[in-house]
Amino acid sequence: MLTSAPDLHPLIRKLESIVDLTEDERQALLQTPVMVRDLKADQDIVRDGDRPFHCCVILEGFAFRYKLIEGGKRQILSFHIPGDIPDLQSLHLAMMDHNLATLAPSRIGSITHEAVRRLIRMQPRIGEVLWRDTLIDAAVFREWMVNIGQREAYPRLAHLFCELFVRLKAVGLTDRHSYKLPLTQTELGDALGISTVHVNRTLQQLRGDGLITTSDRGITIEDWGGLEKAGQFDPTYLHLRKMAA
Amino acid sequence: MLTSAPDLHPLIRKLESIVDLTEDERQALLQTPVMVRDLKADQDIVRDGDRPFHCCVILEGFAFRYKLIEGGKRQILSFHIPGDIPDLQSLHLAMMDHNLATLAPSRIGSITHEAVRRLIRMQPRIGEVLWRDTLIDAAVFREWMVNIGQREAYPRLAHLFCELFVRLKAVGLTDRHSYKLPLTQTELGDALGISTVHVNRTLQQLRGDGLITTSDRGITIEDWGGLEKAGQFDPTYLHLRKMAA
DNA sequence: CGAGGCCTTGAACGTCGTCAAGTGGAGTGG
DNA sequence: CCACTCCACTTGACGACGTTCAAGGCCTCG
Repeated sequence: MLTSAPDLHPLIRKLESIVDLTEDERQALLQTPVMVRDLKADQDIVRDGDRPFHCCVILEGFAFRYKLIEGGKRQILSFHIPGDIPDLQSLHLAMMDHNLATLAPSRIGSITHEAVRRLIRMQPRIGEVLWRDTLIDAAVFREWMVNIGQREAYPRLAHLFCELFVRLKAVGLTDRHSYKLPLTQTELGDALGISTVHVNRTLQQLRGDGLITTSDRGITIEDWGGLEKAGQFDPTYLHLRKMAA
Repeated sequence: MLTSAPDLHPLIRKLESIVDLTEDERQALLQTPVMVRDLKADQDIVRDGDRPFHCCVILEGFAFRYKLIEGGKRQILSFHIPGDIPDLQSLHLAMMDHNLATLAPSRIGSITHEAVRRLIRMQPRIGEVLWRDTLIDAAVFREWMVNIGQREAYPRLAHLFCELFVRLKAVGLTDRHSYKLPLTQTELGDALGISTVHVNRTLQQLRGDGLITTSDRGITIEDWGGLEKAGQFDPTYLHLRKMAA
Protein backbone atom coordinates (compact mmCIF):
# COMPACT_ATOMS: atom_id res chain seq x y z
CA MET A 1 0.00 0.00 0.00
CA LEU A 2 2.12 2.84 -1.28
CA THR A 3 1.21 6.46 -1.85
CA SER A 4 3.98 7.54 -4.18
CA ALA A 5 4.63 7.63 -7.91
CA PRO A 6 1.75 5.45 -8.96
CA ASP A 7 1.29 4.54 -12.58
CA LEU A 8 -1.80 6.36 -13.73
CA HIS A 9 -1.04 5.64 -17.37
CA PRO A 10 -3.97 3.23 -17.74
CA LEU A 11 -6.29 6.09 -16.86
CA ILE A 12 -4.61 8.43 -19.29
CA ARG A 13 -4.79 5.85 -22.02
CA LYS A 14 -8.47 5.35 -21.33
CA LEU A 15 -9.25 9.06 -21.36
CA GLU A 16 -7.36 9.46 -24.60
CA SER A 17 -9.55 6.82 -26.15
CA ILE A 18 -12.41 9.24 -25.82
CA VAL A 19 -10.77 12.71 -26.13
CA ASP A 20 -7.44 14.43 -26.76
CA LEU A 21 -5.48 15.55 -23.74
CA THR A 22 -3.04 18.45 -23.69
CA GLU A 23 0.38 18.04 -22.16
CA ASP A 24 -0.72 20.18 -19.19
CA GLU A 25 -3.70 17.99 -18.58
CA ARG A 26 -1.60 14.86 -18.74
CA GLN A 27 0.82 16.36 -16.25
CA ALA A 28 -1.95 17.35 -13.90
CA LEU A 29 -3.27 13.81 -13.98
CA LEU A 30 0.14 12.33 -13.30
CA GLN A 31 0.61 14.61 -10.30
CA THR A 32 -2.65 13.60 -8.70
CA PRO A 33 -2.09 11.76 -5.43
CA VAL A 34 -3.15 8.14 -5.63
CA MET A 35 -3.15 5.35 -3.11
CA VAL A 36 -2.52 1.96 -4.66
CA ARG A 37 -3.73 -1.39 -3.37
CA ASP A 38 -3.39 -4.90 -4.71
CA LEU A 39 -6.49 -6.99 -4.26
CA LYS A 40 -7.26 -10.63 -4.82
CA ALA A 41 -10.12 -11.83 -6.95
CA ASP A 42 -13.70 -11.53 -5.68
CA GLN A 43 -13.02 -8.81 -3.15
CA ASP A 44 -15.50 -6.05 -2.57
CA ILE A 45 -13.99 -2.61 -3.14
CA VAL A 46 -17.02 -0.51 -2.22
CA ARG A 47 -20.34 -1.73 -0.93
CA ASP A 48 -23.97 -0.81 -1.35
CA GLY A 49 -24.80 1.79 1.28
CA ASP A 50 -21.24 3.04 1.71
CA ARG A 51 -20.45 6.74 1.57
CA PRO A 52 -17.01 6.71 -0.01
CA PHE A 53 -14.72 9.71 0.07
CA HIS A 54 -12.59 8.60 -2.84
CA CYS A 55 -12.87 7.17 -6.34
CA CYS A 56 -11.20 4.01 -7.62
CA VAL A 57 -9.19 3.63 -10.79
CA ILE A 58 -8.50 0.19 -12.14
CA LEU A 59 -4.79 0.06 -12.89
CA GLU A 60 -4.54 -3.65 -13.60
CA GLY A 61 -7.04 -6.46 -13.56
CA PHE A 62 -10.81 -6.51 -13.88
CA ALA A 63 -13.71 -5.35 -11.76
CA PHE A 64 -17.48 -5.41 -11.89
CA ARG A 65 -20.44 -3.69 -10.36
CA TYR A 66 -23.45 -5.58 -9.07
CA LYS A 67 -26.62 -5.41 -7.06
CA LEU A 68 -28.07 -8.10 -4.84
CA ILE A 69 -31.79 -8.52 -4.40
CA GLU A 70 -33.91 -10.46 -1.96
CA GLY A 71 -34.02 -14.06 -2.98
CA GLY A 72 -30.28 -14.25 -3.50
CA LYS A 73 -30.31 -13.10 -7.10
CA ARG A 74 -27.56 -10.88 -8.40
CA GLN A 75 -27.48 -8.54 -11.37
CA ILE A 76 -24.07 -7.62 -12.67
CA LEU A 77 -24.30 -4.06 -13.97
CA SER A 78 -21.01 -3.61 -15.76
CA PHE A 79 -17.52 -4.94 -16.25
CA HIS A 80 -14.52 -2.69 -15.82
CA ILE A 81 -11.08 -2.79 -17.33
CA PRO A 82 -7.84 -0.92 -16.70
CA GLY A 83 -8.31 2.83 -16.96
CA ASP A 84 -11.93 2.77 -15.84
CA ILE A 85 -13.14 4.72 -12.81
CA PRO A 86 -16.09 2.54 -11.87
CA ASP A 87 -17.33 4.58 -8.93
CA LEU A 88 -16.78 8.05 -10.29
CA GLN A 89 -20.45 8.71 -9.60
CA SER A 90 -19.67 8.75 -5.88
CA LEU A 91 -18.22 12.21 -6.45
CA HIS A 92 -21.77 13.56 -6.65
CA LEU A 93 -23.96 10.79 -5.29
CA ALA A 94 -23.15 10.45 -1.62
CA MET A 95 -24.39 6.92 -1.09
CA MET A 96 -23.48 3.86 -3.13
CA ASP A 97 -26.52 2.14 -4.60
CA HIS A 98 -24.58 -0.95 -5.68
CA ASN A 99 -21.38 -2.88 -5.01
CA LEU A 100 -18.03 -2.78 -6.74
CA ALA A 101 -15.73 -5.79 -6.62
CA THR A 102 -12.71 -7.32 -8.29
CA LEU A 103 -13.18 -10.06 -10.83
CA ALA A 104 -9.55 -11.09 -10.89
CA PRO A 105 -6.48 -10.11 -8.89
CA SER A 106 -6.25 -6.37 -9.49
CA ARG A 107 -4.27 -3.26 -8.75
CA ILE A 108 -6.62 -0.51 -7.68
CA GLY A 109 -5.81 3.18 -7.30
CA SER A 110 -7.79 5.43 -4.98
CA ILE A 111 -8.07 9.17 -5.47
CA THR A 112 -9.84 11.22 -2.84
CA HIS A 113 -12.84 13.24 -3.90
CA GLU A 114 -10.93 16.22 -2.63
CA ALA A 115 -8.11 15.53 -5.06
CA VAL A 116 -10.50 14.99 -7.94
CA ARG A 117 -12.22 18.29 -7.22
CA ARG A 118 -8.87 20.04 -7.10
CA LEU A 119 -7.90 18.44 -10.40
CA ILE A 120 -11.12 19.63 -11.99
CA ARG A 121 -10.62 23.14 -10.63
CA MET A 122 -7.12 23.32 -12.06
CA GLN A 123 -8.02 21.67 -15.36
CA PRO A 124 -11.69 22.29 -16.08
CA ARG A 125 -11.53 20.34 -19.30
CA ILE A 126 -10.69 17.24 -17.30
CA GLY A 127 -13.91 17.81 -15.42
CA GLU A 128 -15.73 17.68 -18.72
CA VAL A 129 -13.94 14.51 -19.72
CA LEU A 130 -14.87 12.87 -16.45
CA TRP A 131 -18.48 13.93 -16.83
CA ARG A 132 -18.34 12.57 -20.34
CA ASP A 133 -16.97 9.32 -19.02
CA THR A 134 -19.92 8.89 -16.68
CA LEU A 135 -22.21 9.62 -19.61
CA ILE A 136 -20.61 6.86 -21.62
CA ASP A 137 -21.11 4.64 -18.61
CA ALA A 138 -24.80 5.43 -18.82
CA ALA A 139 -24.81 4.79 -22.57
CA VAL A 140 -23.46 1.32 -21.91
CA PHE A 141 -26.19 0.72 -19.33
CA ARG A 142 -28.75 1.66 -21.95
CA GLU A 143 -27.33 -0.78 -24.44
CA TRP A 144 -27.33 -3.51 -21.80
CA MET A 145 -30.99 -2.80 -21.13
CA VAL A 146 -31.70 -3.42 -24.79
CA ASN A 147 -29.59 -6.53 -24.71
CA ILE A 148 -31.26 -7.98 -21.63
CA GLY A 149 -34.74 -6.78 -22.45
CA GLN A 150 -35.04 -7.61 -26.13
CA ARG A 151 -32.52 -10.19 -27.24
CA GLU A 152 -32.44 -13.93 -26.70
CA ALA A 153 -29.60 -15.70 -24.98
CA TYR A 154 -27.54 -16.36 -28.11
CA PRO A 155 -27.32 -12.77 -29.40
CA ARG A 156 -27.07 -11.54 -25.84
CA LEU A 157 -23.84 -13.39 -25.26
CA ALA A 158 -22.53 -12.44 -28.68
CA HIS A 159 -23.18 -8.78 -27.99
CA LEU A 160 -21.34 -8.84 -24.69
CA PHE A 161 -18.28 -10.48 -26.24
CA CYS A 162 -18.25 -7.83 -28.96
CA GLU A 163 -18.46 -5.01 -26.46
CA LEU A 164 -15.65 -6.32 -24.33
CA PHE A 165 -13.46 -6.82 -27.36
CA VAL A 166 -13.95 -3.27 -28.61
CA ARG A 167 -13.43 -1.73 -25.19
CA LEU A 168 -10.30 -3.74 -24.51
CA LYS A 169 -8.95 -3.00 -27.95
CA ALA A 170 -9.47 0.74 -27.37
CA VAL A 171 -7.02 0.61 -24.47
CA GLY A 172 -4.66 -1.81 -26.16
CA LEU A 173 -5.47 -4.90 -24.14
CA THR A 174 -6.32 -7.28 -26.94
CA ASP A 175 -3.98 -9.73 -28.60
CA ARG A 176 -5.08 -10.01 -32.22
CA HIS A 177 -8.59 -11.35 -31.82
CA SER A 178 -8.13 -12.72 -28.33
CA TYR A 179 -8.46 -11.19 -24.92
CA LYS A 180 -8.29 -12.17 -21.30
CA LEU A 181 -11.70 -12.74 -19.83
CA PRO A 182 -11.70 -14.06 -16.28
CA LEU A 183 -15.46 -14.63 -16.19
CA THR A 184 -17.20 -17.72 -14.92
CA GLN A 185 -20.38 -18.86 -16.59
CA THR A 186 -22.28 -17.89 -13.46
CA GLU A 187 -20.99 -14.34 -13.79
CA LEU A 188 -21.92 -14.23 -17.45
CA GLY A 189 -25.39 -15.36 -16.50
CA ASP A 190 -25.78 -12.79 -13.76
CA ALA A 191 -24.69 -10.07 -16.15
CA LEU A 192 -27.07 -11.12 -18.90
CA GLY A 193 -30.05 -12.20 -16.87
CA ILE A 194 -29.91 -15.88 -17.81
CA SER A 195 -29.19 -18.99 -15.77
CA THR A 196 -25.78 -20.61 -15.59
CA VAL A 197 -27.07 -23.75 -17.25
CA HIS A 198 -28.39 -21.80 -20.17
CA VAL A 199 -25.17 -19.84 -20.51
CA ASN A 200 -23.37 -23.12 -20.80
CA ARG A 201 -25.61 -24.43 -23.55
CA THR A 202 -25.59 -21.16 -25.45
CA LEU A 203 -21.81 -20.92 -25.30
CA GLN A 204 -21.65 -24.33 -26.86
CA GLN A 205 -23.75 -23.08 -29.73
CA LEU A 206 -21.50 -20.05 -30.23
CA ARG A 207 -18.50 -22.34 -30.31
CA GLY A 208 -20.29 -24.83 -32.54
CA ASP A 209 -21.10 -22.07 -35.02
CA GLY A 210 -17.42 -21.17 -35.18
CA LEU A 211 -17.86 -17.67 -33.79
CA ILE A 212 -15.62 -17.98 -30.76
CA THR A 213 -13.33 -20.34 -28.96
CA THR A 214 -12.74 -20.19 -25.23
CA SER A 215 -9.60 -21.02 -23.37
CA ASP A 216 -8.83 -21.10 -19.69
CA ARG A 217 -9.44 -17.48 -18.79
CA GLY A 218 -9.68 -16.02 -22.22
CA ILE A 219 -11.70 -15.89 -25.38
CA THR A 220 -10.81 -15.75 -29.05
CA ILE A 221 -13.11 -14.33 -31.65
CA GLU A 222 -12.90 -16.64 -34.64
CA ASP A 223 -15.39 -14.81 -36.83
CA TRP A 224 -15.77 -11.13 -35.97
CA GLY A 225 -18.27 -10.44 -38.71
CA GLY A 226 -20.40 -13.35 -37.66
CA LEU A 227 -20.28 -12.47 -33.98
CA GLU A 228 -21.13 -8.86 -34.68
CA LYS A 229 -24.09 -9.92 -36.78
CA ALA A 230 -25.24 -12.49 -34.25
CA GLY A 231 -25.19 -9.87 -31.51
CA GLN A 232 -26.53 -7.04 -33.68
CA PHE A 233 -23.51 -5.18 -32.43
CA ASP A 234 -22.92 -1.55 -33.37
CA PRO A 235 -20.16 0.15 -31.33
CA THR A 236 -21.56 3.66 -31.73
CA TYR A 237 -22.94 3.65 -28.19
CA LEU A 238 -19.40 3.35 -26.78
CA HIS A 239 -18.65 6.84 -28.10
CA LEU A 240 -15.01 6.07 -28.80
CA ARG A 241 -12.94 8.28 -31.02
CA LYS A 242 -11.62 5.55 -33.25
CA MET A 243 -13.61 2.41 -33.80
CA ALA A 244 -12.14 -1.05 -33.78
CA ALA A 245 -12.57 -3.61 -36.54
CA MET B 1 -43.13 28.69 -30.70
CA LEU B 2 -42.15 31.57 -28.48
CA THR B 3 -38.75 32.58 -27.16
CA SER B 4 -39.69 34.82 -24.27
CA ALA B 5 -40.57 34.45 -20.59
CA PRO B 6 -40.82 30.70 -20.54
CA ASP B 7 -41.82 28.96 -17.38
CA LEU B 8 -38.78 27.03 -16.23
CA HIS B 9 -40.30 26.38 -12.85
CA PRO B 10 -40.73 22.66 -13.48
CA LEU B 11 -36.97 22.41 -13.94
CA ILE B 12 -36.28 24.38 -10.79
CA ARG B 13 -38.70 22.24 -8.85
CA LYS B 14 -37.00 19.12 -10.12
CA LEU B 15 -33.50 20.35 -9.28
CA GLU B 16 -34.66 21.32 -5.82
CA SER B 17 -35.86 17.77 -5.29
CA ILE B 18 -32.22 16.72 -5.40
CA VAL B 19 -30.33 19.77 -4.00
CA ASP B 20 -30.83 23.21 -2.52
CA LEU B 21 -30.56 26.18 -4.86
CA THR B 22 -29.49 29.66 -3.86
CA GLU B 23 -31.50 32.65 -4.97
CA ASP B 24 -28.73 33.58 -7.43
CA GLU B 25 -28.82 30.15 -8.97
CA ARG B 26 -32.57 30.26 -9.29
CA GLN B 27 -32.34 33.65 -10.99
CA ALA B 28 -29.66 32.44 -13.37
CA LEU B 29 -31.88 29.53 -14.36
CA LEU B 30 -34.87 31.75 -14.93
CA GLN B 31 -32.84 34.05 -17.15
CA THR B 32 -31.67 31.26 -19.39
CA PRO B 33 -33.04 31.61 -22.91
CA VAL B 34 -35.47 28.84 -23.76
CA MET B 35 -37.43 28.06 -26.86
CA VAL B 36 -40.78 26.47 -26.13
CA ARG B 37 -42.70 24.09 -28.38
CA ASP B 38 -45.97 22.27 -27.92
CA LEU B 39 -45.92 18.76 -29.31
CA LYS B 40 -48.58 16.14 -29.78
CA ALA B 41 -48.28 12.64 -28.42
CA ASP B 42 -45.91 10.15 -30.05
CA GLN B 43 -43.69 12.71 -31.71
CA ASP B 44 -39.97 12.20 -31.92
CA ILE B 45 -38.06 15.06 -30.32
CA VAL B 46 -34.52 13.87 -31.08
CA ARG B 47 -33.52 10.82 -33.08
CA ASP B 48 -30.84 8.19 -32.93
CA GLY B 49 -27.88 9.48 -34.93
CA ASP B 50 -28.74 13.17 -34.54
CA ARG B 51 -26.13 15.66 -33.38
CA PRO B 52 -28.26 18.08 -31.41
CA PHE B 53 -27.06 21.53 -30.42
CA HIS B 54 -29.52 22.00 -27.62
CA CYS B 55 -31.03 20.16 -24.65
CA CYS B 56 -34.72 19.60 -23.99
CA VAL B 57 -36.57 20.30 -20.78
CA ILE B 58 -39.98 18.77 -20.23
CA LEU B 59 -42.22 21.58 -19.03
CA GLU B 60 -45.52 19.72 -19.23
CA GLY B 61 -46.46 16.24 -20.32
CA PHE B 62 -44.47 13.04 -20.56
CA ALA B 63 -41.64 11.75 -22.69
CA PHE B 64 -39.64 8.59 -23.10
CA ARG B 65 -36.38 7.39 -24.56
CA TYR B 66 -36.11 4.27 -26.66
CA LYS B 67 -33.95 2.25 -29.00
CA LEU B 68 -35.09 0.24 -31.99
CA ILE B 69 -33.32 -2.93 -33.01
CA GLU B 70 -33.45 -5.07 -36.13
CA GLY B 71 -36.50 -7.24 -36.05
CA GLY B 72 -38.77 -4.39 -35.10
CA LYS B 73 -38.28 -4.71 -31.37
CA ARG B 74 -38.14 -1.63 -29.20
CA GLN B 75 -36.65 -1.12 -25.75
CA ILE B 76 -37.94 1.83 -23.80
CA LEU B 77 -35.05 3.11 -21.70
CA SER B 78 -36.73 5.62 -19.41
CA PHE B 79 -39.80 7.70 -18.81
CA HIS B 80 -39.54 11.43 -18.26
CA ILE B 81 -41.73 13.82 -16.36
CA PRO B 82 -41.87 17.61 -16.06
CA GLY B 83 -38.56 19.06 -14.92
CA ASP B 84 -36.47 16.32 -16.52
CA ILE B 85 -33.78 17.07 -19.10
CA PRO B 86 -33.83 13.76 -20.94
CA ASP B 87 -31.08 14.51 -23.43
CA LEU B 88 -28.69 16.39 -21.19
CA GLN B 89 -26.04 13.86 -22.18
CA SER B 90 -25.93 15.46 -25.64
CA LEU B 91 -23.95 18.26 -24.02
CA HIS B 92 -20.90 15.97 -23.98
CA LEU B 93 -21.82 13.09 -26.27
CA ALA B 94 -22.04 14.51 -29.76
CA MET B 95 -24.19 11.83 -31.32
CA MET B 96 -27.49 10.52 -30.02
CA ASP B 97 -27.45 6.77 -29.45
CA HIS B 98 -31.21 6.54 -28.93
CA ASN B 99 -34.47 8.36 -29.59
CA LEU B 100 -36.46 10.75 -27.45
CA ALA B 101 -40.19 11.14 -28.02
CA THR B 102 -43.32 12.45 -26.38
CA LEU B 103 -45.66 10.02 -24.68
CA ALA B 104 -48.51 12.49 -24.38
CA PRO B 105 -49.12 16.01 -25.63
CA SER B 106 -46.25 17.95 -24.09
CA ARG B 107 -44.69 21.35 -23.75
CA ILE B 108 -40.98 21.08 -24.43
CA GLY B 109 -38.34 23.71 -23.77
CA SER B 110 -35.06 23.81 -25.69
CA ILE B 111 -31.90 25.34 -24.33
CA THR B 112 -28.88 25.59 -26.60
CA HIS B 113 -25.70 23.86 -25.47
CA GLU B 114 -24.12 27.27 -25.70
CA ALA B 115 -26.58 28.66 -23.14
CA VAL B 116 -26.12 25.67 -20.85
CA ARG B 117 -22.34 26.12 -20.95
CA ARG B 118 -22.72 29.80 -20.19
CA LEU B 119 -25.02 28.97 -17.28
CA ILE B 120 -22.48 26.51 -15.89
CA ARG B 121 -19.68 29.04 -16.27
CA MET B 122 -21.65 31.67 -14.37
CA GLN B 123 -22.97 29.26 -11.72
CA PRO B 124 -20.55 26.37 -11.38
CA ARG B 125 -22.69 24.71 -8.76
CA ILE B 126 -25.43 24.33 -11.33
CA GLY B 127 -22.93 22.42 -13.43
CA GLU B 128 -22.48 20.03 -10.55
CA VAL B 129 -26.21 19.66 -10.14
CA LEU B 130 -26.62 18.87 -13.82
CA TRP B 131 -23.81 16.34 -13.68
CA ARG B 132 -25.48 14.88 -10.64
CA ASP B 133 -28.74 14.69 -12.52
CA THR B 134 -27.16 12.63 -15.27
CA LEU B 135 -25.69 10.37 -12.60
CA ILE B 136 -29.14 9.79 -11.15
CA ASP B 137 -30.27 9.01 -14.65
CA ALA B 138 -27.62 6.31 -14.76
CA ALA B 139 -28.66 5.04 -11.33
CA VAL B 140 -32.17 4.56 -12.65
CA PHE B 141 -30.81 2.64 -15.62
CA ARG B 142 -28.99 0.35 -13.23
CA GLU B 143 -32.13 -0.33 -11.26
CA TRP B 144 -34.02 -1.05 -14.47
CA MET B 145 -31.33 -3.55 -15.44
CA VAL B 146 -31.95 -5.36 -12.17
CA ASN B 147 -35.68 -5.19 -12.75
CA ILE B 148 -35.54 -6.52 -16.28
CA GLY B 149 -32.76 -9.00 -15.68
CA GLN B 150 -33.77 -10.57 -12.39
CA ARG B 151 -37.43 -10.08 -11.62
CA GLU B 152 -40.48 -11.77 -13.06
CA ALA B 153 -43.26 -9.88 -14.77
CA TYR B 154 -45.35 -9.30 -11.65
CA PRO B 155 -42.70 -7.63 -9.48
CA ARG B 156 -41.32 -5.92 -12.56
CA LEU B 157 -44.54 -4.03 -13.14
CA ALA B 158 -44.95 -3.32 -9.45
CA HIS B 159 -41.48 -1.85 -9.29
CA LEU B 160 -42.08 0.47 -12.21
CA PHE B 161 -45.31 1.77 -10.71
CA CYS B 162 -43.51 2.46 -7.44
CA GLU B 163 -40.72 4.34 -9.16
CA LEU B 164 -43.08 6.53 -11.14
CA PHE B 165 -45.09 7.33 -8.06
CA VAL B 166 -42.07 8.42 -6.06
CA ARG B 167 -40.62 10.48 -8.88
CA LEU B 168 -43.90 12.21 -9.60
CA LYS B 169 -44.50 12.84 -5.94
CA ALA B 170 -41.06 14.44 -5.62
CA VAL B 171 -42.11 17.13 -8.09
CA GLY B 172 -45.64 17.44 -6.77
CA LEU B 173 -47.46 15.69 -9.59
CA THR B 174 -49.34 13.08 -7.60
CA ASP B 175 -52.86 13.39 -6.29
CA ARG B 176 -52.98 11.43 -3.06
CA HIS B 177 -52.11 7.94 -4.25
CA SER B 178 -53.03 8.50 -7.87
CA TYR B 179 -51.11 9.85 -10.81
CA LYS B 180 -51.51 10.42 -14.51
CA LEU B 181 -49.92 7.66 -16.51
CA PRO B 182 -50.52 7.87 -20.25
CA LEU B 183 -48.90 4.52 -21.00
CA THR B 184 -50.33 1.84 -23.21
CA GLN B 185 -49.76 -1.78 -22.33
CA THR B 186 -47.50 -2.07 -25.35
CA GLU B 187 -45.32 0.70 -23.98
CA LEU B 188 -45.23 -0.93 -20.58
CA GLY B 189 -44.14 -4.13 -22.24
CA ASP B 190 -41.41 -2.46 -24.28
CA ALA B 191 -40.09 -0.79 -21.15
CA LEU B 192 -40.05 -3.98 -19.12
CA GLY B 193 -39.03 -6.49 -21.76
CA ILE B 194 -42.27 -8.45 -21.74
CA SER B 195 -44.95 -8.90 -24.38
CA THR B 196 -48.13 -6.86 -24.48
CA VAL B 197 -50.24 -9.92 -23.86
CA HIS B 198 -48.34 -10.76 -20.75
CA VAL B 199 -48.50 -7.19 -19.48
CA ASN B 200 -52.23 -7.45 -19.78
CA ARG B 201 -52.47 -10.65 -17.80
CA THR B 202 -50.05 -9.46 -15.14
CA LEU B 203 -51.88 -6.18 -14.70
CA GLN B 204 -55.01 -8.17 -14.02
CA GLN B 205 -53.20 -9.98 -11.25
CA LEU B 206 -52.00 -6.71 -9.71
CA ARG B 207 -55.55 -5.42 -9.79
CA GLY B 208 -56.93 -8.69 -8.52
CA ASP B 209 -54.54 -8.59 -5.57
CA GLY B 210 -55.84 -5.14 -4.69
CA LEU B 211 -52.51 -3.40 -5.21
CA ILE B 212 -53.58 -0.95 -7.89
CA THR B 213 -56.54 0.20 -9.89
CA THR B 214 -56.22 1.69 -13.34
CA SER B 215 -58.38 4.33 -14.91
CA ASP B 216 -58.36 5.85 -18.34
CA ARG B 217 -54.91 7.37 -18.39
CA GLY B 218 -54.06 7.08 -14.77
CA ILE B 219 -53.26 4.70 -11.99
CA THR B 220 -54.16 4.60 -8.31
CA ILE B 221 -52.07 2.76 -5.78
CA GLU B 222 -54.50 1.00 -3.46
CA ASP B 223 -51.91 -0.67 -1.25
CA TRP B 224 -48.57 1.11 -1.20
CA GLY B 225 -46.98 -1.30 1.24
CA GLY B 226 -48.10 -4.26 -0.77
CA LEU B 227 -46.93 -2.80 -4.06
CA GLU B 228 -43.58 -1.85 -2.61
CA LYS B 229 -43.12 -5.35 -1.28
CA ALA B 230 -44.27 -6.98 -4.48
CA GLY B 231 -41.76 -4.93 -6.46
CA GLN B 232 -38.97 -5.14 -3.86
CA PHE B 233 -38.93 -1.39 -4.18
CA ASP B 234 -36.38 0.70 -2.30
CA PRO B 235 -36.22 4.34 -3.44
CA THR B 236 -32.61 4.86 -2.39
CA TYR B 237 -31.40 4.60 -5.97
CA LEU B 238 -33.37 7.72 -6.91
CA HIS B 239 -31.09 9.78 -4.67
CA LEU B 240 -33.82 12.21 -3.68
CA ARG B 241 -33.45 14.52 -0.72
CA LYS B 242 -36.71 13.64 0.94
CA MET B 243 -38.28 10.27 0.40
CA ALA B 244 -41.96 9.74 -0.31
CA ALA B 245 -44.22 7.40 1.61
C1' DC C 1 -70.76 4.97 -39.37
C1' DG C 2 -66.42 3.13 -40.50
C1' DA C 3 -61.54 2.81 -39.11
C1' DG C 4 -57.99 2.27 -36.16
C1' DG C 5 -56.11 1.84 -31.44
C1' DC C 6 -56.10 -0.41 -27.33
C1' DC C 7 -57.54 -3.89 -24.30
C1' DT C 8 -58.82 -8.62 -23.62
C1' DT C 9 -58.94 -13.65 -24.05
C1' DG C 10 -57.79 -18.49 -25.56
C1' DA C 11 -54.67 -21.96 -27.06
C1' DA C 12 -50.33 -23.83 -28.53
C1' DC C 13 -45.71 -23.52 -28.47
C1' DG C 14 -40.89 -22.46 -26.99
C1' DT C 15 -37.14 -20.46 -24.61
C1' DC C 16 -35.35 -20.76 -20.55
C1' DG C 17 -35.20 -22.04 -15.42
C1' DT C 18 -34.91 -25.50 -11.94
C1' DC C 19 -33.45 -29.72 -10.11
C1' DA C 20 -30.25 -33.25 -9.95
C1' DA C 21 -26.22 -35.65 -10.86
C1' DG C 22 -21.74 -36.34 -12.67
C1' DT C 23 -16.98 -34.86 -14.50
C1' DG C 24 -12.61 -32.79 -14.10
C1' DG C 25 -9.06 -29.68 -12.62
C1' DA C 26 -6.75 -26.89 -8.85
C1' DG C 27 -5.48 -26.35 -4.42
C1' DT C 28 -4.95 -28.37 0.43
C1' DG C 29 -3.42 -31.36 3.74
C1' DG C 30 -2.11 -35.74 5.47
C1' DC D 1 2.44 -38.28 -3.51
C1' DC D 2 -2.12 -39.23 -3.05
C1' DA D 3 -6.71 -38.57 -1.02
C1' DC D 4 -9.98 -34.99 -0.42
C1' DT D 5 -12.46 -30.85 -1.16
C1' DC D 6 -14.12 -27.17 -3.67
C1' DC D 7 -15.47 -24.97 -7.64
C1' DA D 8 -16.45 -24.47 -12.44
C1' DC D 9 -18.25 -26.78 -16.16
C1' DT D 10 -21.39 -30.14 -18.26
C1' DT D 11 -25.53 -32.88 -19.26
C1' DG D 12 -30.43 -34.64 -19.00
C1' DA D 13 -35.16 -34.31 -17.84
C1' DC D 14 -39.04 -31.74 -16.62
C1' DG D 15 -41.77 -27.88 -15.91
C1' DA D 16 -43.03 -23.04 -16.13
C1' DC D 17 -43.08 -18.40 -17.28
C1' DG D 18 -43.75 -15.95 -21.06
C1' DT D 19 -44.31 -15.52 -26.39
C1' DT D 20 -46.76 -15.92 -30.49
C1' DC D 21 -50.78 -16.27 -33.19
C1' DA D 22 -55.47 -15.31 -33.70
C1' DA D 23 -59.76 -13.26 -32.89
C1' DG D 24 -63.28 -10.42 -30.70
C1' DG D 25 -64.98 -6.27 -28.10
C1' DC D 26 -64.82 -1.45 -26.88
C1' DC D 27 -63.96 3.27 -27.35
C1' DT D 28 -62.54 7.43 -29.87
C1' DC D 29 -62.16 10.09 -33.67
C1' DG D 30 -62.75 11.62 -38.26
